[in-house]
Amino acid sequence: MSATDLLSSLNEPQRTAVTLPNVSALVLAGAGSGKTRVLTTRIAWLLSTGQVSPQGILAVTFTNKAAREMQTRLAAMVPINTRAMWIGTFHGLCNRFLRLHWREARLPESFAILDTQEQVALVKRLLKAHNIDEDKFPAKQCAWFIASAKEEGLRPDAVDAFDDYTRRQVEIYRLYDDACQREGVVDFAELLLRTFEVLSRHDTLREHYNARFRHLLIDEFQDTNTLQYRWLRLIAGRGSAVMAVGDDDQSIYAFRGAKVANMQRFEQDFAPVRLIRLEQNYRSHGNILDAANALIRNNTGRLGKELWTDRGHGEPLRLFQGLTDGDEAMFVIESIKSALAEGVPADQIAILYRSNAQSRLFEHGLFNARIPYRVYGGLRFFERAEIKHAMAYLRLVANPEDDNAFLRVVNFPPRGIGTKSVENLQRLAQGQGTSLWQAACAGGLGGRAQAALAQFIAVIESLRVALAPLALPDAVRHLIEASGLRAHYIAERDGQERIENLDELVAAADGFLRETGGVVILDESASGERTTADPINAFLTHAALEAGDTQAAEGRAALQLMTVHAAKGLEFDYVFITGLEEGLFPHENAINDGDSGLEEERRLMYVAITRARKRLHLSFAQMRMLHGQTRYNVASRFIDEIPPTLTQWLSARPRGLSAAEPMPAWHATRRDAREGFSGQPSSGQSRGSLRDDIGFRIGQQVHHAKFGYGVIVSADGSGKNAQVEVNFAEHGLKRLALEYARLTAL
DNA sequence: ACCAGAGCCCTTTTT
DNA sequence: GGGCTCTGGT
Repeated sequence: MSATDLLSSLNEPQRTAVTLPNVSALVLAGAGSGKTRVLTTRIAWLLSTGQVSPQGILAVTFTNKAAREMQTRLAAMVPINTRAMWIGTFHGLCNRFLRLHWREARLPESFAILDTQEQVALVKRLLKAHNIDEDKFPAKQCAWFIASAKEEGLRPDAVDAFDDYTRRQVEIYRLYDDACQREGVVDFAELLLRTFEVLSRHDTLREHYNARFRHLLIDEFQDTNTLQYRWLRLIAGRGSAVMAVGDDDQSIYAFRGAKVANMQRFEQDFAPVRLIRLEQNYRSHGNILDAANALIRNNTGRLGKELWTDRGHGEPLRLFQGLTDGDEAMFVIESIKSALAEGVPADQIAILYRSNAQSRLFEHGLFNARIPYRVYGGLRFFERAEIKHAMAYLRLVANPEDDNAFLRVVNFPPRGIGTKSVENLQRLAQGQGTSLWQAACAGGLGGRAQAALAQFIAVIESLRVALAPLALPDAVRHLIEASGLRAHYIAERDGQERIENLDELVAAADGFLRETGGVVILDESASGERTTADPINAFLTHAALEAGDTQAAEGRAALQLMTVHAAKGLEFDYVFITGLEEGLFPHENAINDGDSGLEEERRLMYVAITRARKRLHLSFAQMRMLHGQTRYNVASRFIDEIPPTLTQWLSARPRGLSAAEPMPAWHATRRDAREGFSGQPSSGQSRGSLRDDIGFRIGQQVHHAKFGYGVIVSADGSGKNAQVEVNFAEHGLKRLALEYARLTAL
């Protein structure tokens, strides 16, 4: 594609961004405004106009998916091998750096990467070994503490510890770091921190990369954490141009350390910075964008941005209030049925929710309606136990010092090395300051246990010999047999699925081999000289860094179910945002976090709304079973924040919502109202009869001449004896006889 | 070594 | 309510 062709289909601000001279820029890219297009076209433009060579570009994303997409699109625009380019995730690129500079990083050449599970397992082991009370210091929390510290760029000595508890956690952090160093393993945050440290300590290395990367491009900049930002500052040279692309309104990862403030800091630290706004949206109808704009205006401290489209208003947003979560699910599924009947493709419909637990009801309903669906979230391929076992064998072959891998398979499949033997071995290794493998080889246990250990050692040794000449997929296939994994799962009653997964692992190895052509390029010089990685190591890295999809894609088009977080970056014709209730969305924990928590929830809602192209449904239920308890909820404030002119109620419009009249008092104090409902209702057993008898239901909003507005929370008796309990906003809980109370249903 | 039942957690998540 | 992990019994 010629340089002018590249620009032909861009709008004005997009073109400005793409053709910017050698200066740093902050691109505020609204949802659906074509930011990936700008990023890739920018790179293609720089290359095809000869402003930079492929070696001079560094492009960073957060997910492998985004990195892959960028590479694919770029490859379609310019005739170069994008595989050798430094395009990847923060972690992927740091891994690359450390594989190239393992000596400077003081790592073994074939260091292994710990995923989160393994990190927790390692902490747990250390807690046990040092007799630290696991009730007081849960491994998970310690691992989180360590990861957070690293993401702030802090080693144990640099962490401020003003109390005993924190000091103890820092101690654990230190033990953890030592163990990782001893075993030659690196966790996710360590990839970044270690790279950062190597770059800051080795001036020549830093200057080399500073001079090399003329153009740095960062995607989803609002999601960068402190360490990532500092890393960026370090790797960008004085003469380098940094293009940061992001959307402060779509920052939804503060909970894992993302700092939106990096966007403001960027303007100072990389000054002079060109600021470019991409506000034209190519995705959604006008009403949907207007709703999103109106909602997000309630947030403070925004950089400011207003989405617009030239595609017309489209239809109003559809609102639905259900009595129960079941009713809400029924509404969603009925709407989906008619959409499917109209010919909307199933994979163009998405059900979004705030938390994973909400998927159950929808799954149930979809299953009964025989609508194929796909749920995102849950265990991913490389996180499955059987896959981890197989990979642990592979890791031990590559690096026997890897205690994590050793412990995972030393007695799996069982070979008579019980908990006691392992404990003894661990004590021995700790005493001698060696790895478990070394301790086992030294033969310190003696007796029956040592004989079993010797057998295990022999398995690994013979694997090392056997795998050496084999191509990767054959190596994996051989290992599954020779380790006894397959035999073990064949003997197990429910082992069939696990065997299928192990076969799938062979397929994954095969796919990996074909994708890379057997050569994993770590770096390529301008003259075409390549540094490559060992295939087995590369596959292990691939497994750790690209854990694979949550689920293998189903063959046919399926309805999409996911959390709002998981939906970020995706788009669908029809979107259902469900569970829009105070306490659920916005989540009560976020509400308790104060304004910043609430504003992040609002951005989450903003992300959810902007996923929809054509039709958007917002729904909630008055009554919902959550954590085994019935809760009474009121509509989310986010529904109020959408102008009524953009919406249409498909159910009865709840009192006080989206109405021209002033909001009734009970609605204004919804939080108190909800708290008042936390008592158990006497049950739902009379719900059916109640409804049939008089048209009142549990959860029904009612008006009483004297007590004002309230909600029915329980009922008993029937006919003349029917009594209801009503929680009134201003007068609290009252028990009323239906015959006399003259309640008005709203 | 293995299973069943108790106990525990429960917002969002990529690498 | 449900799914996972740990424990204690056989």
